[in-house]
Amino acid sequence: MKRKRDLRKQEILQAALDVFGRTDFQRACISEIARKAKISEGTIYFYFKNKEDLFFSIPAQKIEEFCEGLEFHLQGIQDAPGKLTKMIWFYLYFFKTNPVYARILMLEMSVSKRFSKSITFDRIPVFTDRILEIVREGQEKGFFRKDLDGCLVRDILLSFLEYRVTRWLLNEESYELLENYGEIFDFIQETQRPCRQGIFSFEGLGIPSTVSSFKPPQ
Amino acid sequence: MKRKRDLRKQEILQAALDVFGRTDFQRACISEIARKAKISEGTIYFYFKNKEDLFFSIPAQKIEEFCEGLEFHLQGIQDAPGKLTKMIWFYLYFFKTNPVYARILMLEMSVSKRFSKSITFDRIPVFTDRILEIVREGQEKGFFRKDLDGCLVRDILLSFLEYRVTRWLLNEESYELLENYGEIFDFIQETQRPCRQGIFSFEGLGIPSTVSSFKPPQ
Amino acid sequence: MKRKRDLRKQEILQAALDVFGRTDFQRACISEIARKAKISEGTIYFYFKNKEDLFFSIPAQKIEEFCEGLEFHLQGIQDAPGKLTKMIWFYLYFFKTNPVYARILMLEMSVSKRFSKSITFDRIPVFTDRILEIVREGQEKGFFRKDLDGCLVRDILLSFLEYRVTRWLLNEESYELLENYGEIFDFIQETQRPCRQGIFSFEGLGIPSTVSSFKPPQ
Amino acid sequence: MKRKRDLRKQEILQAALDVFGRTDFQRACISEIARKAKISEGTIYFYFKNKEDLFFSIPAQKIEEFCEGLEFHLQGIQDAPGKLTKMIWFYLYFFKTNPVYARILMLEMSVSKRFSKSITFDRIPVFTDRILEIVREGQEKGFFRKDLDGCLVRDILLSFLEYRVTRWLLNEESYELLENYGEIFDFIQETQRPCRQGIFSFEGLGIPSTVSSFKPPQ
DNA sequence: TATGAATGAGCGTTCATTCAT
DNA sequence: AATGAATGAACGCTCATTCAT
Repeated sequence: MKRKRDLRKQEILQAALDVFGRTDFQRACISEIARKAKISEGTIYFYFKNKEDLFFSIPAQKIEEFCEGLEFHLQGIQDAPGKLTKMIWFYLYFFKTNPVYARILMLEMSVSKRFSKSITFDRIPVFTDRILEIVREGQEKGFFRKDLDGCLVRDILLSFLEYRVTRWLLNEESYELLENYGEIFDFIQETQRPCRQGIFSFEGLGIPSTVSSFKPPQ
Repeated sequence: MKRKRDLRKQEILQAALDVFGRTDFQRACISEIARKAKISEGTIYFYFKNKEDLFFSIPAQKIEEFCEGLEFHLQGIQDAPGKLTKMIWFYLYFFKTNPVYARILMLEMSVSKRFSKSITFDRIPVFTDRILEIVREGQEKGFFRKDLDGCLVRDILLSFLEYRVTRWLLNEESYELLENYGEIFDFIQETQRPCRQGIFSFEGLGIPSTVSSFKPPQ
Repeated sequence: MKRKRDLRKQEILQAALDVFGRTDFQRACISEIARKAKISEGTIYFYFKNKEDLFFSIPAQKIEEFCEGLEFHLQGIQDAPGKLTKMIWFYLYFFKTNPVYARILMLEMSVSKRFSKSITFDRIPVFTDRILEIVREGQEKGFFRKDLDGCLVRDILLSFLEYRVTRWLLNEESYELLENYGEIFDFIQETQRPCRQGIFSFEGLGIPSTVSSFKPPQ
Repeated sequence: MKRKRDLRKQEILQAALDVFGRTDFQRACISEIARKAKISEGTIYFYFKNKEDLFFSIPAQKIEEFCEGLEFHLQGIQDAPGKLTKMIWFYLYFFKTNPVYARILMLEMSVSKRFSKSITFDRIPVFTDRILEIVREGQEKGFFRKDLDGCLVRDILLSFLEYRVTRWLLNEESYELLENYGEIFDFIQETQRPCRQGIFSFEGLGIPSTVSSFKPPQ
């Protein structure tokens, strides 16, 4: 009967995703999740330790989905640049098609000390390593600049991807997340001429680019 | 007596910074801020519309501080690479020396839809533009790669800086934020040989690199 | 306005006595106390830290009442036996006329580790010392046996008084608490003949005498 | 298979003693008792009507233990003073060596109206009668004062014993319960000279002597 | 301007008990 | 005999905000 237990757990997690997705952690309430899952409130506490435990358990299922989807899309691609492009595309595509989860992950979990210490966080597999692997492969095969440290490249890519998804969410998903995703790894390629000046920019979209964007006093 | 009013407002904001800095927005409470500021709770509502208004008013004073500090440090530096290095250094240095504000800005405001729509957010001067200006100057003078779009470069720099500060905060400020800050703009420079492979990396510090770090299923 | 504050506190305590008196601590609920006191629930928390604090604050007012009443009744009595008799009478009389408070004190507080560590408990003045004083006075003047330790006598008296009140409460206050109160200090008097065999006993009342009353196995 | 049923019942009662002994009735929970007894929660309800029934069933086994132990220790003692001393010693010794049970009996059951009406309570054998028997025997043989009513003496002894155990428990069992137990029946003996003034007293131990200890206002 | 008492809605969590299997 | 998933009522406590003074 392990099966049944897992099934019930999934039902609760699905209801939780719905409810947590609509508002923030604090405002979401257990009673609504229970109602959505068609069970009593007490039952939730049979499957999860508390509200936070339930919240932090949401990513687990989504991570699997992400990884399966990623490997599916990488099939058959041979060259490193192709793989990296695909990864970037899939990353953005995944969050575009899972905006509710994106909101939870990017605007709540990614910023939570408690999540960064939770079991779920530790169990998050290293998507990172996959990127690093491909970056190094690309460097060895002569596709990418060899003078940039692989880990630095990986971190730049990840931070920029997170940044783009976060901006998109804060702007009510009002524009196309997948626009211009190709330019993202221009910087790891050998210098090309002529440059693609002006192609990639948020400015044309009227989006304030970052929290850190201060205007100096005149 | 406009003077006195502003003074009192600053006192409240200082108390608010203390209190909001210690825990998150929800948990912080007005009564404690009032106690810290040595006024009654009711008085706070004379100076600020509500709790959120008070919260979102905190950055304003800090932004001025940041900008003044930045301009001060940029004095006398002529070349674009020098300026950019200084900016990166100062950005990290500022948050290192203002960790409480860093927490509020990076882990709460930067992720809040309501803040991104608030008056305070709009009044944030474009630090961004300063970076873009220097990047373009560097490209024109031949210091930086010309084939990368200036806005892209700016956004990569900003996202990576935010990323580093955020990681540092989530890891309880347990390591040196200013370590290896120079490598950050390697990527905008022309390819160099020999490469500085391995110098910059979070890995050596045992820091989980990002929320998005998934391990692919084997 | 200190006056008003104290007044309000007393109102809440009165309502609390009513409600806590009816059932036990766990079952009593704040909402009912608030209703009784005609205030909102939140207000209770303005005057008391929490439910337990409110509960443990009840004795304070009653203790004053007790002490004032005691001193009032002791007025004009000169001899130690007369004083002691009066004290015993007043003790029983007080709880007879304050059965609700008696229940709270004897069946809940007197058995609570947390109460025995609470501030209220520490502030309970030493009624004990008054007894000891009178016992010693009676010994010196030759009214009471000199060979019994004063503290022992005091503790025997106190434990027996508590015992009688407790029994009375557990038996639904179904008999007269003040019956035979005089015999209680027979034991401190010099041996008298003829003895008053059989006068004082719970047995005639059909009251199980104590928790510790075991029947030996036949 | 009546045998097996009783065995299982005993296992549950043992687990219940462990759990109820650690905290109070309200806080103790069935699930923990089930875990301790290595059975499921539902099974407990096969053996006991409900939580309270289980709780009130605990003394039965302990009472037998007590009575057997008492009779064992009384063997061979001829004189009434010797028997009474032994009883007092054993009473204190028993609770000293069964502190968990002591807590349940003295701080919870002895104060519960529902227990004083429960079947278990009625089945408690009259330890009382044994004391009364010995007291009267001592009086007839001329060992004890004849002018004190036997029932009064019995009740004084019982209340004082309960009192000492209760104080000891409330003080976290931090001192020696068996200290000075001999003085307890000084009062039933004929007046002796010289007196043993000061030998028995709680004061030297720094123990607050009773809940009822009020200090009179000066 | 400033106070601070009062509000009152809102929600997470517990756990004894049941009952289908 | 035994299980253990499911129930669901019940309640203490918080705290931003208001408003009479």
